Amino acid sequence: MTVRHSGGGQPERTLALLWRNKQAPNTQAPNTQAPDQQVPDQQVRRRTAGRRPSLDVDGVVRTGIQLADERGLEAASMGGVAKALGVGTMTLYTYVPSKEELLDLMVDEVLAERQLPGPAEPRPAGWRLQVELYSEQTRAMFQRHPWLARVSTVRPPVGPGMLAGREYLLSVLLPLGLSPRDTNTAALSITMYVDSAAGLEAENELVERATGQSNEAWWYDRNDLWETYFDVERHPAMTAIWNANGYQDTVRDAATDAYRYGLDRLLDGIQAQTEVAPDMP
Amino acid sequence: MTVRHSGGGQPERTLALLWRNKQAPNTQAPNTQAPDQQVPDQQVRRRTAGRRPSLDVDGVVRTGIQLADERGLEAASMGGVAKALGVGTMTLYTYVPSKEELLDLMVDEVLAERQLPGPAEPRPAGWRLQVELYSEQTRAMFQRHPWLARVSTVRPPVGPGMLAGREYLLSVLLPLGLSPRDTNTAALSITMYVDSAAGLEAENELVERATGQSNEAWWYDRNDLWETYFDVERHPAMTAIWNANGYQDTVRDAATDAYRYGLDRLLDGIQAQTEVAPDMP
DNA sequence: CGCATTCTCGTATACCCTACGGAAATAGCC
DNA sequence: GGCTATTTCCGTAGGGTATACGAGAATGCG
Repeated sequence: MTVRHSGGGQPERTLALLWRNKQAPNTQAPNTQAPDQQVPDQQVRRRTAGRRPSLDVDGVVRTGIQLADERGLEAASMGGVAKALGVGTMTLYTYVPSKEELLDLMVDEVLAERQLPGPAEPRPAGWRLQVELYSEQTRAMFQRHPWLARVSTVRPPVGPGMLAGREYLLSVLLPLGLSPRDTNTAALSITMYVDSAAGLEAENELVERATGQSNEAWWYDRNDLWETYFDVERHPAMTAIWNANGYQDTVRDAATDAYRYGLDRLLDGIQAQTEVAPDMP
Repeated sequence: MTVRHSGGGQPERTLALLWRNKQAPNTQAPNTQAPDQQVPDQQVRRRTAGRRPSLDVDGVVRTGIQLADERGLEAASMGGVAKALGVGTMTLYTYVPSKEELLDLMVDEVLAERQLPGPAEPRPAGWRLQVELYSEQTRAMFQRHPWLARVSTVRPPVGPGMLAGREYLLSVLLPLGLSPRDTNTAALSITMYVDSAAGLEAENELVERATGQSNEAWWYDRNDLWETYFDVERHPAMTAIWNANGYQDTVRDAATDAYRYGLDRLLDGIQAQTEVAPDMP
């Protein structure tokens, strides 16, 4: 499932774009006297001479997201975004180094949409509910932007959105008293589970939308499988579950159930590693 | 990231291809007298008149897999496979209805490579070891064929390989005594976890291969993140883990640890739902 | 006004999949 | 030995993708 990867091109430029309007204080504090020279060539461009830009990065990124939301990731091609903005394709390259970077920007933007409390902000009581919050926000994000499921998560955009998610989850698990190493590992396994389960749900949506065919209709079309090819002798467990009515009615129900069940069991397992009661911080 | 999906085209033809040489007995048994008429037009083609084929489906599928293994999924294009076989691109369409179907065939072929014991065959003692076997076989499969990580798993190819995997996992969980519904749900959550964790490892490999850059080098290139953009105040938990040396040395180590840790915790959680001891069948 | 600077974008290249339709090869029959 | 039905082979053409290159247009300052 998936697409190209964060450019080896110019990491500094990519970082500057990802953090474009949310500079950390430590860069601003040291030399507020000379604001022009601080990030010399990429962040705050000298507005002296030259043709005025007709777009800005935020607009390009938002258009990409909107197009992908409405008509799929393929619609968010360079040509597609340019047409939606009423400019020539090559004009986009003034604002964004390449397709890859645009995608990174789109991803970090929607990652940042999740409403996760920061360090000193109020949050639900109990670490499990706090993980649930992460899970729900992430699921909602995937539902709003199902194309995310098609974007690889290794080498993610290292922007504010991704960092906020990682920070939140670590801050939730830190009080559990696991070793630092285990805390990090547990956080990774939760992210992995939540992201891929939510991604699967999104992908279902995506495929139904793209093919115009419900999952149920798809299975119905494959009825021959059971009538012609399926061998009961070779598949006794499947047959037993089938006969005991163990299969959900719809693929979506099955996926949702598996999501909740698996997350609950994963958290059960993590909890058993700690001495903390489930409703303690 | 990911790719297209199982064709709404002709499900019967796709099924016949997926099951091409492993027909279930119930189709053969009823009318062995008239072997020609049995699957009239697709499976065993009448070899009467007409030009002799220069290829066969297995060869096409194996070439696709080999190309994808060696040079990435993009190399397994219709043109690429045809060139590797020394025929014109359009010739492939005699053997395979479309790119989608070829991919389905490739996927089911490698799914079937996993060595998972069938119904009456010997297997490890204890359900956790049996799940481990599934996990290890699946991981090895992803390592042999990292391109799998780029193929969507919703609407999978309903061939012998996929069914064998589902059957095995269900047969492992069935003796735990969960409700049929929960047994199925637990199996789905395990598949989901294992597939996506193994997929992530594979994708790491894939990206390192495609970019020629190790993950460590990639992070090194982004050192500016920490020096220029990262705000310690906003990210106390990350900072704490960092200071406590909680981050693994390499991205790969972190992924592998998270894989094992998460799977163990998930199985802990499932086990707690049952009354069966871990080393009982 | 001149001119450095910056943004705009047409063209060209090199891929991808596949609909179409004609050419080539084969088996059986007369 | 041809004739014909059948099957395989595959060139071409059309519609998509990203982006390197370089010419042209707009702007602000001296």
